[in-house]
Amino acid sequence: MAVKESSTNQYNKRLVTTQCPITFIAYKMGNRWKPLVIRQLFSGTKRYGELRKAITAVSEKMLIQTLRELEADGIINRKAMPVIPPHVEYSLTESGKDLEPVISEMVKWSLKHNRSHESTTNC
Amino acid sequence: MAVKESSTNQYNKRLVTTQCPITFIAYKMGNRWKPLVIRQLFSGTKRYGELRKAITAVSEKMLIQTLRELEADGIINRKAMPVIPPHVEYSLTESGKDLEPVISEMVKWSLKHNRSHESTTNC
DNA sequence: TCAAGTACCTACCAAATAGTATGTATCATG
DNA sequence: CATGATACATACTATTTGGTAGGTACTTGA
Repeated sequence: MAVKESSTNQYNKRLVTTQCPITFIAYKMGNRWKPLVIRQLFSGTKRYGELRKAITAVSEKMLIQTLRELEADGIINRKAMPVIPPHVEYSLTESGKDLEPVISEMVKWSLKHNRSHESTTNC
Repeated sequence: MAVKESSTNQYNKRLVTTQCPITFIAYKMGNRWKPLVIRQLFSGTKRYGELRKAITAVSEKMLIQTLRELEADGIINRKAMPVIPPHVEYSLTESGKDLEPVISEMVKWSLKHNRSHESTTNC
């Protein structure tokens, strides 16, 4: 929050994400918690609380932040049921589902090049 | 540089990279300049100076840092010829070349989901 | 002796990202 | 009236990442 649009940092970020398709997608799904959330949603719609429980190490602030960014980027849908207590469901959009082949190749590479992942295919 | 190993930040970083294959590879090739460098090397061995000229926006510090990290991760090879003036060649390792299908899928996704990349397939 | 070419390195500062702690809203239930 | 459940929000701090500016080494050639 509170990004300084005029910084060289932001300028370069815009440059690489607009000119390089690899960097473009990398910035959309490649930070700390996004892959974990996406992975969870591949197995279907999940409630906020379910995501929290599934991804034990994430803090509420980071989870919400991650969800907001994924939503803004059109990768996930947020569906709030106006009931008490609140009920919110997250699911992948078409763009999100389209990540499947990308992720599949990423997992393949990791399994091939890192032994510790041989046993744990899930996040 | 000067990472604080005991921080929650580092702990979580280790956690996600060791437990999630997506995050594992994302951290290896998904920061600002790595994709640009990798892309350059897909078209063959390049000298340090050539990379600098090809990736105009990168500073020498960031380019070197990026190259060092890619080398440490076994994605690129560094071959120094002990001549004056110095001559150093960078090329992809087998692991690096194995990134090709991953990157291919990433580019596909980006082209599908972002119009501005339709014209510029290169970085 | 001074500049040029090549591939770096280092100190320092700016900016962004991640984490901690605490607070909010609403209604049902005891 | 206090507590619990659910899904957040906000302020603040810690940590990391990125950028700027300048310097190094070695040899050739003017």
